[in-house]
Amino acid sequence: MPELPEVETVKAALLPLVEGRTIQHVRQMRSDLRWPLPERLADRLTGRRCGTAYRRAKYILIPLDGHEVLLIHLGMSGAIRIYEHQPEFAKHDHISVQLDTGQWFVFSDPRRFGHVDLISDSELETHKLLRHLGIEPLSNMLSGDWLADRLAGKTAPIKSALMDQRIIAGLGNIYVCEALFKAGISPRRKAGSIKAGRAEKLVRAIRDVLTLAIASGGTSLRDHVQPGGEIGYFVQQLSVYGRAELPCVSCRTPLKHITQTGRSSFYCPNCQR
DNA sequence: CTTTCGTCCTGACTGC
DNA sequence: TGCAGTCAGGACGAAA
Repeated sequence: MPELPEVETVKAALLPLVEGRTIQHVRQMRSDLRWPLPERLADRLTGRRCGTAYRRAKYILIPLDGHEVLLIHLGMSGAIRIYEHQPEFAKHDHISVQLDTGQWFVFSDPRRFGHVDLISDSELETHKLLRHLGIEPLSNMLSGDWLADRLAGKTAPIKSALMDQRIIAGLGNIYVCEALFKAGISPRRKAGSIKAGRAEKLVRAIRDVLTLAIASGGTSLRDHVQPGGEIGYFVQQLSVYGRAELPCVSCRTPLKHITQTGRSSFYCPNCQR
């Protein structure tokens, strides 16, 4: 589920829930997710007042009083659900948080590739999960020239370069495939061969795909703020992802599926060069 | 330095 | 119906 648009959607749902609220109760069901959870996490969260939640790359960050920040990464299978009252415990629920409104949010993650951490403000720049992150794709920093510059000399395929969170932070497998399709660029092309013109087109495609995905996530969010409902999922008209052998939406050529650096890539061999 | 590969987990699905 | 094998939207850290 969680690439940038999905994380953004989850953050958007969490923000009004937690902003200005005090954490009243925390249930922690295990001591580790991907990595060991912070010592005494539940104790340390209880009684803390939440600030304005925000997103960085695929991380959700909730500032707390006392100069600390709650960091949440959903991994591959993580989800956050919101409840009006204390929910029944469900399998794979790992951390449940009750606010002073009586509402709850629950972090659930079957594969446990996700992570939750409590860090100090001063660690925002230096934390091992945050310090190497590249730029936000929806920020003004991303431009065709900037991207072409960062890709210059790279022999890795453009698909892999766009998956690299140290360059652009927040893209994942689906949206990289979709953006490359929209830009007419083959995932197999060497990253270093993307010069100004193509880079400009690619940047526009990345922005368009993400913006559209966030918008549709936002639209469907309404149905999912109901108690017990799940928030944050992707509703996206996918052009290529998961569509191997199906005809290209543009030229009807059968789409191809290949593996690059261990991940699936889908593309149109005719439209993408 | 860059790039690939193994790894952490569970669950859904496919094919025999 | 059961069971083995494969694959999954992530990303670190070791190795080449």
